[in-house]
Amino acid sequence: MTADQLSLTFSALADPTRRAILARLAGGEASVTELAAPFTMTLPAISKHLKVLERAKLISRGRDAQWRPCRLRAEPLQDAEEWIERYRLLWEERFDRLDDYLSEAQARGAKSQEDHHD
Amino acid sequence: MTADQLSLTFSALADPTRRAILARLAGGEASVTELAAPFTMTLPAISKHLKVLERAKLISRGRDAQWRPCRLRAEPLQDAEEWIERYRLLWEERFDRLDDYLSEAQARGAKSQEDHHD
DNA sequence: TGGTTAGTTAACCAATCGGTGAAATGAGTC
DNA sequence: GACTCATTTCACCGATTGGTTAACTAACCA
Repeated sequence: MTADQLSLTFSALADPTRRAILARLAGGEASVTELAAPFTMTLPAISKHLKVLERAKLISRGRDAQWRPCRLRAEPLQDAEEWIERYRLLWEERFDRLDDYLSEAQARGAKSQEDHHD
Repeated sequence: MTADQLSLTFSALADPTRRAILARLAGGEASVTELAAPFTMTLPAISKHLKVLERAKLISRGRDAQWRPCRLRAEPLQDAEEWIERYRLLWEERFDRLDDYLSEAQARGAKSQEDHHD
């Protein structure tokens, strides 16, 4: 079942190693061994992570002699960000409306109870 | 290996069923059977998805007689969004600086070559 | 040509994931 | 108490994931 793009993006981002790789790449292109350096795991493991990132279109890879430089691709990041923002804002809007309702209700309540003094 | 919060969030978001559930919840609270209605899968499957969302703190659940109403929690969404935005912006900045460099370089080039006419 | 450096592929393993059906729990209703 | 509705737990399944070691490919260097 070839997953949809958004699922590919989020599941690629779900691994801390892959997020660290992307964080590194935000600072500029890097080779596979450069990317692998900070980690204790073996090179094939990193190679697999890079394949996941590539399949998610979060990186693209060039060829420079025996090196395969990786670079970040921001487009899927933007799509993921927009998905999150959309539903987060929808939800926060609800609270704003609720706040409005509550302050109104409180105003009404205060008015109707202003002789109770309890 | 209790995964970090960001990994929990992204892997919860990596499933289209769970994203649809969150999308539904952005419109307001709902019970488990209400959430399950649009899907062909069985109720235990939905129950598992909800547990994943709950563990990721993307939803919280109340109790109303035999119903367990779910509501969206926006905080982890915000954290995830901020992570993405941060690295996306870092990367896009790089292109802006590259653009600056290229236009400067072109300006210099045009100046030094202004007698070539090719 | 042979050696070194960079990276990938293949085969394997344990753990997790996303689903199932069947049984158990929990809370109102007759 | 018995019946029903909402939801969870259990035991299982096949597929995927994240890692390993060992072997392979590809490009440069002497």
